[in-house]
Amino acid sequence: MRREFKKKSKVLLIDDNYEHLVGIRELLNLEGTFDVVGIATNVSVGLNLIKKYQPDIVLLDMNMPDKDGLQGIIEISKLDLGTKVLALSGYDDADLIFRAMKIGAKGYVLKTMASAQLIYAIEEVLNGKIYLPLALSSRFFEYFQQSFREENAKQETEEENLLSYLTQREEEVLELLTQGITYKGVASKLFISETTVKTHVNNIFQKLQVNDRTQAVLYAINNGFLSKKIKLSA
Amino acid sequence: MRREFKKKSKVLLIDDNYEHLVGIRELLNLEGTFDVVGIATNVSVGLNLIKKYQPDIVLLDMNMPDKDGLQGIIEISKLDLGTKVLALSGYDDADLIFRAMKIGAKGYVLKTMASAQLIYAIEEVLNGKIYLPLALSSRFFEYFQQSFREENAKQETEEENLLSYLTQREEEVLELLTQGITYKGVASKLFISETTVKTHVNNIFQKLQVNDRTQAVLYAINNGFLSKKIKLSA
DNA sequence: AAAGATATAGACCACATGGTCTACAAAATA
DNA sequence: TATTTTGTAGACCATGTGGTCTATATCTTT
Repeated sequence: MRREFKKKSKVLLIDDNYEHLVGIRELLNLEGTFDVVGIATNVSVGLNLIKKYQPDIVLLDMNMPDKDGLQGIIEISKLDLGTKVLALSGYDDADLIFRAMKIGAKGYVLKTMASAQLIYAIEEVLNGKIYLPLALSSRFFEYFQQSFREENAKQETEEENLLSYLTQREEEVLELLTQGITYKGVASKLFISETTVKTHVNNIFQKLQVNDRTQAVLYAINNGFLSKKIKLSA
Repeated sequence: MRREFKKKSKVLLIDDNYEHLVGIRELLNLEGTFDVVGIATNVSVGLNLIKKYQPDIVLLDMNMPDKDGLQGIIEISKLDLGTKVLALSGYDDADLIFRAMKIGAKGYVLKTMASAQLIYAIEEVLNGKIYLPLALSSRFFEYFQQSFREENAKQETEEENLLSYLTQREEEVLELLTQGITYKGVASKLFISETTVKTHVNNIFQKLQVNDRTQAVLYAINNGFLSKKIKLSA
């Protein structure tokens, strides 16, 4: 794509392994389309270099001693310079990949991967895309689905325990309670008397085995009472 | 991998477009390693066929009129037969991809993709992997990161608005309130008089601009009062 | 030293909330 | 048809909750 006419992209490297650091710099220099504007063996120094040189992309090692890589991503994004972060790691740890992507890494590449793949990843990220190699995205999704499975399993068991005993009307009342509405308010919203509301509320307490509205609301929230509706959209 | 000695994998197709349905069946039959045990043009019929033939994998169209694809995935997994679901769709809608993967689809393939890619996706899923083409995983991650960015932005602004005005002691009191503890209980936990608790609570109400404990608790929960601690781990 | 913020706490009052008991009509179920 | 469940509602009472005002001791900040 006529890259010869384009300005070289500024790259910054952060890795506590100096050998590796120099190796990548050589690789990128040989490639010719990148300008390695700085290298650092820890996050603190790296942050200063980023402020100074404003690179387009930072290759950030995830497995470093003191300030770890995740914290690094957060601090880089806090600088608010639009710097893209490509995470580098020696391990395909699902949790680490998940958390890195969650806090905004534009990609995640293993150090063991072929250099061509690294170059490709950098280019994709520079073009505004998010790049996660198939092997890693696969890991990511296993972890991702696992976390939801657990969440659902938990909710389903507890849901069947207590919330499912509520009648429709009681659910309506509880829903209004979870909005912080007073008995009088509930009564007028449902066109019933305040006494009736109290009766329902008392029955709800019995069924949920709680003593007051606050506990009932907390129970409802913690056991997916509301999330039924929001669940799929978020 | 010596597939000629292996039993053919049982595949079931669900798509409201009959032409497409037959097309895929032909494709898979030609391939020779698959056994298309059934086809259906809607989810209800599909579910019955799944119960009867117990396929290894179901190719499920996401864009169907009545019961939509997402609901289909949920119901298939409820059968608890270990059936894998590969989602098919005409559009690379980020929200749909996200939701499908969230509820447990093992993959998502566009109808416009080359048939070789479909075959590959099926094989990967049959081998227990999750397969999302690069183009779609890219879409997924944009959406994924976007949702967290919004969540963080929302929390940070509102947090600074009201919750940050609370003093330390007030935060302690509020935290106990979010556990559904009564004033008397809070008093004894903090070794102060009930009156003092009331004073704190009243100040909290003022600062959070709410009228009662339930609303205060709801405000606290919705504005990341508790999530500060759990944030990065989940 | 003075001013402000914070944590403490009492008094008084109005009203909301929760507990218990009874009662009745409609609907669902046995 | 008889029984149970559900939704409705009244009465009565105890206690929890919230509003307002005042007051004091610390601790910070100016």
